[in-house]
Amino acid sequence: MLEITYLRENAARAAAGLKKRGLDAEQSIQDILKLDELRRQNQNELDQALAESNKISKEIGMLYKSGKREEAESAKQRTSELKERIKELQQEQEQLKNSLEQDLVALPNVPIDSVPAGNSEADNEEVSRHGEISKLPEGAKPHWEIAEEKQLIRFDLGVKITGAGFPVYQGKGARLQRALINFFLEENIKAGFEEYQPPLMVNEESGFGTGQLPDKEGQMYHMQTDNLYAIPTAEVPITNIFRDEILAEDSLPIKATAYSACFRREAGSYGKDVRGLNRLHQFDKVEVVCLTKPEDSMAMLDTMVEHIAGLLQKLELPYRILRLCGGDLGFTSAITYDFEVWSAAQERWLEVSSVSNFKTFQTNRMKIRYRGEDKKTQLLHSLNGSALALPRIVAALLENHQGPEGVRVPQALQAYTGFEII
RNA sequence: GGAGAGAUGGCAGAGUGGUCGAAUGCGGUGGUCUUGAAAACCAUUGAGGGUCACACCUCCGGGGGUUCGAAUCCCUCUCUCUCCGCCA
Repeated sequence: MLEITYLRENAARAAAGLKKRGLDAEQSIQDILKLDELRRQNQNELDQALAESNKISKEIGMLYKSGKREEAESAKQRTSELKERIKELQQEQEQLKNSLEQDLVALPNVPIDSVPAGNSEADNEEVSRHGEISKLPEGAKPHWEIAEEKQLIRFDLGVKITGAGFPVYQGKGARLQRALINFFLEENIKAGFEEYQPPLMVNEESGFGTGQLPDKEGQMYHMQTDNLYAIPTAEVPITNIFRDEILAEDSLPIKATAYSACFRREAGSYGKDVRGLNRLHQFDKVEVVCLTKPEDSMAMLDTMVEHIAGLLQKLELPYRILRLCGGDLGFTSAITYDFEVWSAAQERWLEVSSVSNFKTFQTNRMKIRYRGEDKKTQLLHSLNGSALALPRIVAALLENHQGPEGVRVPQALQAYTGFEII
C-alpha cells in the first residue's frame, strides 16, 4: 500500500511511474487525494465536536461533585444534539476511511526510475549473462527423463498419494534436495543472514500483511476448519515476524533466511510449462528477507543480487539477470531482478529467483518501523528474494551437467551430497 | 476433547463509572556524582491522526451496547495461559 503522505507530495511522479506498468492512474490518484482532503476536513469537525462533548462531560462531573445537581441536569440537555452530530460525523469518517483505504490498496507500487516501461516479458531488460551455454551432445535428455530413469523423482508416486504437482523425491534425488537446502542455507548464513524456521501455515492477518490476501486468495491452500493458509513462500511468515514492530536502529539491517516448503495452487496453469519440475504445487525454497533503513535499501538490493549470482556460479549453471519492466513487475514491487538458469534440454530460461525491493509498500501495510535519531518512527524498506528455489535448479543441474557417466555434481555441492555423480 | 483463568504502555503489574493516556517497579534515554565504571539521586520515556508549530482528537485484544461521561458495567467474537484427557 502506497503511503498517503507520499501521494500528497508526489502525485505527478507517482502517476508517471505507474504509467510504466501500463496503468493510467492519474484519475484514481486525484480521487484519492480528494478523499484524503475530505477525510481530514471531516476529522477536524469531528475532533472539535468531540472536544466540546468531552468538555461538557467533565463539567457535569465537577458539578455533581460539588453537589450542583440541577446545573448538571441542564448541562446534560445540551449534549443530545451534539451526540447526534458526532454520530453523523463518525459515520462519515468511517465511510471516507474505507473508500480511501480501498482505493489506496488497489494501487500497485510505483516503479523506481531505472525500471523500463513495458507490457510483458518481452520488454524485460537483460542486465547480464554468465556461464557457457553449451550445446548438449546427441542423446541428451530433459530432466524429467533423467529423473525417471535414475529414480530420483517419482512423479507417479506423488500422483498416487497426493496428486499432480506433488512429486516424491527418492534416493539420490532426495539427498540432492537436502544437500541443496543445506548448501543454500550455509551460504546465506556465511553472507550474514540469520536462519529462521517459520511455521508453514499462517493466519489471515499474515496473509494480508504481505499482500497475498485478499487479491491472490485463490493461489493459496486454505485449511478451512482452522482458517489457516499454507504458505506460498517463506516470505510470508518471515516478514510478518516484524509486523507491528518498531525496531531499534542498531538492529538494522535485518537479514533473515529460511528454508521452507512452499505451497501454490497454481490455479489455471496447464500445458507444457508444467512439465516435470517446471511448476509444482509443493516445492522447496530457501528465501532471504531484508529490512533496511530507506536510504540503504538500494545498496541492499545490489548486495542480494550479487549474493544470489554467487550461488549460481558455485553451482556452475549458466544464468542471466533480468531487470523486469513495469508491466511484468509484481504488484508490490518497486524494482525486481529475475534470475533465470538455462535449461539445456528444454532450451529455454527458467526463473529461479526474483529479488525485489518493495520500499515501504509492504511495511506500510504491516507497520514495520524503526526509530531514527530524531526519535520519530519511520517505515522501513523491505526486500526479499529466493536463494534459491529448488525445482528448477534441480532441473538445470540434471540437464546441464549430464554426461556419459551420469550427472556430475558441482564441486561446491559435493560436500553436501556426499557423492560426485548421479 | 473437558474444566477454569486471563488479555492494560518495551516488559512486569495496579487500576471496577468522572481531572486516567493510565499508579508502581524494571528497562531505555539525558543529567548529577566519579579518573572511568557501577551504585545512588534527579529528569525524561507509548502509538496514530491533526497543525507551520501549538491546540485538539483517537487508541487499555476486536466489534457492538448502556451512560452526559467507560480501561472500569453489559453483549459478542478472537486469542493466550493453566489443569485434566489424548498424542508426536
